[in-house]
Amino acid sequence: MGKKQSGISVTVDAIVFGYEKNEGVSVLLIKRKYDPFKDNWALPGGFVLEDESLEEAVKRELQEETGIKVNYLEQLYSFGAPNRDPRQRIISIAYLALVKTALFVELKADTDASSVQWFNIDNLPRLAFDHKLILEKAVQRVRAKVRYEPIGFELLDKKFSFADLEKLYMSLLGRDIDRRNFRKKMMGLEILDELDEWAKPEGAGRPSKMFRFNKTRYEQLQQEGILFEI
Amino acid sequence: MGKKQSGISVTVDAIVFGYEKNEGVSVLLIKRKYDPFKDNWALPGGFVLEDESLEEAVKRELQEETGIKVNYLEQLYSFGAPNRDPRQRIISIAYLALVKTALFVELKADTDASSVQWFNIDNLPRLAFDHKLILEKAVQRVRAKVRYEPIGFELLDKKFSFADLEKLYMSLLGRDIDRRNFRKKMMGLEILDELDEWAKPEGAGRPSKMFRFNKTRYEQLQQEGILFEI
DNA sequence: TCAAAAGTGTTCCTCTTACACCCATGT
DNA sequence: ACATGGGTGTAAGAGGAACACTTTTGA
Repeated sequence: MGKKQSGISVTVDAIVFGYEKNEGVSVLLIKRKYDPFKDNWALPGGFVLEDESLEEAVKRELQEETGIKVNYLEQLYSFGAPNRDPRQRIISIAYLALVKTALFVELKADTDASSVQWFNIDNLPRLAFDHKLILEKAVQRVRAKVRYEPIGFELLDKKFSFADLEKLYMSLLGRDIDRRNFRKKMMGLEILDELDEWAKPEGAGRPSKMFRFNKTRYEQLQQEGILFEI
Repeated sequence: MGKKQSGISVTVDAIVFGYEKNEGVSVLLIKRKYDPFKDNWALPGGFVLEDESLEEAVKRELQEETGIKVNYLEQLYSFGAPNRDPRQRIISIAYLALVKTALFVELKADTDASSVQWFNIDNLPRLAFDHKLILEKAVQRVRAKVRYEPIGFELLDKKFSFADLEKLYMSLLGRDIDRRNFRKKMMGLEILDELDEWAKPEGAGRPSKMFRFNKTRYEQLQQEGILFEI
């Protein structure tokens, strides 16, 4: 059976999402240094080493190619169509990652990447391989999941205003949200700590109170069978 | 990079669920003919060939090992912990399959399997490798998904009574369902065709009307943004 | 004092839940 | 006639959606 599949290799790819108030949701892409698809944009990723787990492989590749460290990582889907890579049979396990304060992360290009850049998910370049398909699946997943799991907080700073949270949800869900209803629902979940701190005013307007996501509390509630849902 | 991961192989595993009125939900397992885990029960599956897609690999292995053909197949998750197989690094992509009328499928053992058998998911044997973990994930997925996608019908005969459907849902969700509310909700979705046919009576009791799942109608409604939810 | 953004309550309506009796058949 | 399972309606409560004014600050 070694013979039957000697040519199959395994890679991991990462779809890293970030969020900025005035930018919306962006994804991290690298420009390929080598053929195939030289100079095209692609998802960061690479071969899995023999003694590392899949998650370790994703983190290592992200570190090598972009210098980024993520705190939320979730397996998305595996892609294995026979001709998805023109060189050889490659099966890729895609991971979805979320990072805080996207645009302030220091990006470094390296190894297989000649540059690294954030792209707004509504304004993507042409992508190498089947990465468009993978990215679409990732966007779907985030949009669906943000409604029933508190992953939105992984995209915001530790401290955030209610307006920030609301804008993030509007950006992800692609529709307007009623401020009052949203606040009611979110506060009703009792997973936000209200801080004794106000946002620094930018221009006019009443300063907003800052909040923090209470993960411990969320896990408690989850165990009691109380559902997060927006 | 060929060197780095020359030892990694790719397999697919299938979690095949079936349902019988008096049995509940069962999963299809095979008894391993060879070491490691000789004579232990395991999920059917095997190596992916170089020129077949992952789905094709699952279908082929199921055919070879159990003689079964499935009509619903969905990728579940990929398992790749470095030591999940004692022989070598193996990454396995698990697929969830549903079949109709579980106990009437003719099972044949073959290739790597000395026997094939259905096991009720509440009464499982010890499993080889990390297959217990995989199976748990599959059960989770089915239980969650049955609530927001009409996959339950894949486990029933084409024609079924409302009582059958209700029992299936109770079995999957693990709790009682109010007959009247359930019927109201399900009928409200307008995805069931009421047939001019009654179940053959078994013993006493009023015969039940038969229904059929209207997949076309479901897909229409889905496109109109109408959600299935139980 | 005006413009800009934050904060707050109430009403209506829909959907969910709880609940009990009649109907058709076999024995 | 009775036992067994199938089929149906209603009322109360909870949760979601729609909606507008007041407060605090900077300019």
